[in-house]
Amino acid sequence: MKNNKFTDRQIEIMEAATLRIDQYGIQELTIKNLAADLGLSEAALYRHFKSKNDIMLGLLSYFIFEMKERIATIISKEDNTPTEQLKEIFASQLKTFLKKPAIVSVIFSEGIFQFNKELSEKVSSMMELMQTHINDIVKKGQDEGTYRELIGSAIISTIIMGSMRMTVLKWKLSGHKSNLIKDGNNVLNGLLKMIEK
Amino acid sequence: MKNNKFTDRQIEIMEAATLRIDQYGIQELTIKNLAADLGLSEAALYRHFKSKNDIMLGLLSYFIFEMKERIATIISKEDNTPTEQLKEIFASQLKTFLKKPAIVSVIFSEGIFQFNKELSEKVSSMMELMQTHINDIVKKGQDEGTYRELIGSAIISTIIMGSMRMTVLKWKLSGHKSNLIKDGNNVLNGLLKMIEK
DNA sequence: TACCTTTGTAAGCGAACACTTACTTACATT
DNA sequence: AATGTAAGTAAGTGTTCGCTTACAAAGGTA
Repeated sequence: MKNNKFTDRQIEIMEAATLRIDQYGIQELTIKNLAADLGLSEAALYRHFKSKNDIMLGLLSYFIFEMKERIATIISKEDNTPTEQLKEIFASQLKTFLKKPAIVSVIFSEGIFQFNKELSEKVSSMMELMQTHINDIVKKGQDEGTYRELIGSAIISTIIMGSMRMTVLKWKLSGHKSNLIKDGNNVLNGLLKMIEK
Repeated sequence: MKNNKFTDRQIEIMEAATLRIDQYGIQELTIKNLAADLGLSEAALYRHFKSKNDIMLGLLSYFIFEMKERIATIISKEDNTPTEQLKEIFASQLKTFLKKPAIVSVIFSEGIFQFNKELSEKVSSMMELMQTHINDIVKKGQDEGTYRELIGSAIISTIIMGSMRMTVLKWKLSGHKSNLIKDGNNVLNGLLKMIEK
């Protein structure tokens, strides 16, 4: 299961970064802090990553790699209904967020990364990938006659993505106090009721 | 129309800050840059605001003040249908974003502000205010029998807010190239088709 | 033993940051 | 004319940032 693009030490560093972002926010992710968390010198980090930016890129790559695998597995089960697939995708996403809340901080930081091409493109492409999958599933549901066709699948996907994102944002703003899984299910079920015939 | 909580010079400074955020992103808003934009010394800015944070708080206050006025006007037209009210609220919001895109940068930066209590609470409370209004309108629509009742108004408001937010985010990520008003209308109309009986 | 690679460190680099101090100028009030 | 205040400036302050340099220790390989 290990993504062997990274050494053990690199993964240690990325996980410490993840933890720090989660606990103190992205602005507290400095080389000094990170080194202290790991009990290493600052210079030691530069043995494993060539820049701070590389650490964050690594983080994102790592998560995107995992996400692609998870989604691909779900999509490949072709005998599942669109509704089942949507439910599985979101359950899987939410569970991941719950396990690694730091990822949410990173994903919700497009605003910070807008000046950093590599990072912002990585976040954007991840969002696009997700939306493409959802769009395909919705379209399939419409073609099969399960979902209503009075609204285009692109708009429906935007609505689905936005709703789930808002649910995650609320969870984040609540300091992870709200029940992400329950709220996410409620919203998705609401959406499904709306689009099912 | 002037919000007399602020002096002329303060408004000049806040507008220069808005312009800078809009053009180069929030990370390029430094006292040095801002002073240069205005043709002033850095120290001069501190004659008008006690800190950089205060400048951003001012920005937000100014926008929230305007927003509350706009929304209140729309809400007060009680003979309008819920659908008309929702359409008006969003048209008004999107038009404001279009005119002052910097506000979007600020609102989408909760991630950066999570460590800054004053700023993050201001953004959060603005979101909550918006959602409360939408919830009231949806509930009214349900009570009147215009909207379906198979989903609670709270969940519907989350879906509406999230969908519009996603539309704005896409506009931002496109570099303000996409048609915000058109896309926003499409999404809202889609949502309305879904919830109307 | 001699050498190389890996992985670490202490010390410090230049740049950027928000902010301050001591002083000046313009102008309205008395 | 004397005085007080608002609004400006040049030249810093201390701190933090990401990152580099020069060197050391450990372990494998010839």
